[in-house]
Amino acid sequence: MDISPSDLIILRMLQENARERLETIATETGLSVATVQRRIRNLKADGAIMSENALISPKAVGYAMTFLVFVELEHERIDQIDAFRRKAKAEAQVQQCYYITGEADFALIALARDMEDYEQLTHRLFFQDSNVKRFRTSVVMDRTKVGMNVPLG
Amino acid sequence: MDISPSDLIILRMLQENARERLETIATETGLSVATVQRRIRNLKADGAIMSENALISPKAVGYAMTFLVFVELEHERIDQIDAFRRKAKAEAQVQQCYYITGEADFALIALARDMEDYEQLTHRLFFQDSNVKRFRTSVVMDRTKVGMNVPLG
DNA sequence: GATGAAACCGTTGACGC
DNA sequence: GCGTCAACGGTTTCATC
Repeated sequence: MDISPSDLIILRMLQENARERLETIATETGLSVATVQRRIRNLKADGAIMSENALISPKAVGYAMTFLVFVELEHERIDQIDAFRRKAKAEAQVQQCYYITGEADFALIALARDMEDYEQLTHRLFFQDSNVKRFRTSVVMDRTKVGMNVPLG
Repeated sequence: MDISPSDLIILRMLQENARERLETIATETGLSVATVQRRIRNLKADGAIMSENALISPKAVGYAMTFLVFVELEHERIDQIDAFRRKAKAEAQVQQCYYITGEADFALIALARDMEDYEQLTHRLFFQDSNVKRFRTSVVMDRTKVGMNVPLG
């Protein structure tokens, strides 16, 4: 998969705004509208553009709190790791799940309506799971930077 | 700002796919296409829909590595915290920045092309900054769950 | 395989109810 | 609040190079 300089411009513009007009992109890249469209189709087919999503404000729908949680498993065995991975993935309130090196095995970004809601989440994810040795919670006071943006050009 | 059950359906569908057809949403919600369109406009105006973005594969553009970094500042003073916040925000390779409670002050999700690239980032962000007392890096082995999805109904 | 033109489909905004 | 319609942008197809 090779990405040309004009592809980078296309990706940058669509990352910023998925509804960017093709004509604007064409002007910016010096390509024709038809070519821009084909490039976008190819970038999607190649998996460079994975999806196009609306970014929803958690607060607007009642998720006022964000947590960063570190999880240590009892045994670092593939089956245990996979089992926890699946569980975290299935939980809607777990926004992101990272399998990491270092003291902890996993880091999670989780959303909750309030503290009680978070406590219930910890019961589902950690207390009811004998694989989980311990977990530590950091409350997120401010999400200074959000999104999944990738540096492009 | 009140969110009706049909608004939740709209948000859920657009979060999944920003290009979901209005007609499909109308069928799913039992609303007319025109109403769906108005709801979406209102949800954007209210800030419930913050933006629509293409999700780019970091690997496709050469960012093969992800890091989770904890940063401790020398003094937990507002001006120092704000200064670091701004710096992290301005750095394209910092995908997310969280101001958190607990041992560390900040947690960052950062992208790098390779280890050398990451090392350079640490120089820009941490070593050149006398505000930064220390930082710890976890390498992300697997991004099990990505995105900024919010639980919706 | 890449390009441009044209027909088709979906979205947007204005108008009227 | 609701639907209708015209204008606009996006998508597909096709002819051409």
